[in-house]
Amino acid sequence: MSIELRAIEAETFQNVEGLMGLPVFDVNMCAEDMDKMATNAMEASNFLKAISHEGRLMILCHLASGEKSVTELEELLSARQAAVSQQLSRLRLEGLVSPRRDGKTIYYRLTDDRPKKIMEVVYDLFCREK
Amino acid sequence: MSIELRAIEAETFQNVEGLMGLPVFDVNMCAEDMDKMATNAMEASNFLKAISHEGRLMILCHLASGEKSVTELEELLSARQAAVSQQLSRLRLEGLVSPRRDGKTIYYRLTDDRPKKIMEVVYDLFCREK
DNA sequence: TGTTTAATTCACATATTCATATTATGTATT
DNA sequence: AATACATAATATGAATATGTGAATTAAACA
Repeated sequence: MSIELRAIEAETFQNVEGLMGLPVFDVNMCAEDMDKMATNAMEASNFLKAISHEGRLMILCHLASGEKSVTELEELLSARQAAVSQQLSRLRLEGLVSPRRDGKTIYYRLTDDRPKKIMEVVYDLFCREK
Repeated sequence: MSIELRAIEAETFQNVEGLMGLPVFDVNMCAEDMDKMATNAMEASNFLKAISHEGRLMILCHLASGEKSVTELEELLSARQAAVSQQLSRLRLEGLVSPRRDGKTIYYRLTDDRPKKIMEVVYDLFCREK
């Protein structure tokens, strides 16, 4: 997309009705919605910080296709065990992943679909349209 | 949502067809898609780092409703001018916002709708369902 | 030209994040 | 119990990020 086209689009975007009922951030966003955003900005930015690490992003990405053990993740990421463990620890504290012990090994899975929702958009932005 | 319900949901999610044609991160995600993700993981994580700062997130949020001058943002965020300027600088380098000078004042706007796409989801996750 | 306003940049201090190494804990096997 | 193995927790230092105040650039105007 050319610079000019993007500029025109930015100047002229209208109140497109949000798909799936999502709010649309545009000229018609009300002060009330802005307040909600400000109130939750810290929580949201903590969440985004948690997933903005390349290693953690890839962990979430792999977990999206199902449970993985720490060792499996270690191989998938070509990373040291300690590093993977620490990254999982951060994700665990943030509530994004949940552990399940089965014998010696511990399996991790996504706690809910929040990471997936973000990653679908990230995938769309960075892996699809280029 | 209860812990139990989330656990069940995570265990049982199936190949839901992606809305809007977005890829779905699930058990059927292929190795090819995973490669794309790995290739672009650094770029994606840089983007996420850029928007994961509370101040920068709020700047993008305010710009979503239209152009704002640095001074206006300074007031909206209750932050010092130097701080806002540096946050804008980071967003500018990342290509997320674009400046336009009009006399003494400089107005910023979103370069494209990438930040909006992410923020719609973030809004949905942190401001709506609670 | 000198002054004022707006914005950026710089230098510094502080805080956060990260990788590595080390130690600890839990589980299975003998 | 003793051992081996997998994972977790902690401590340290290096690298990065952030806010602050001072200096700098840029435009408008008397």
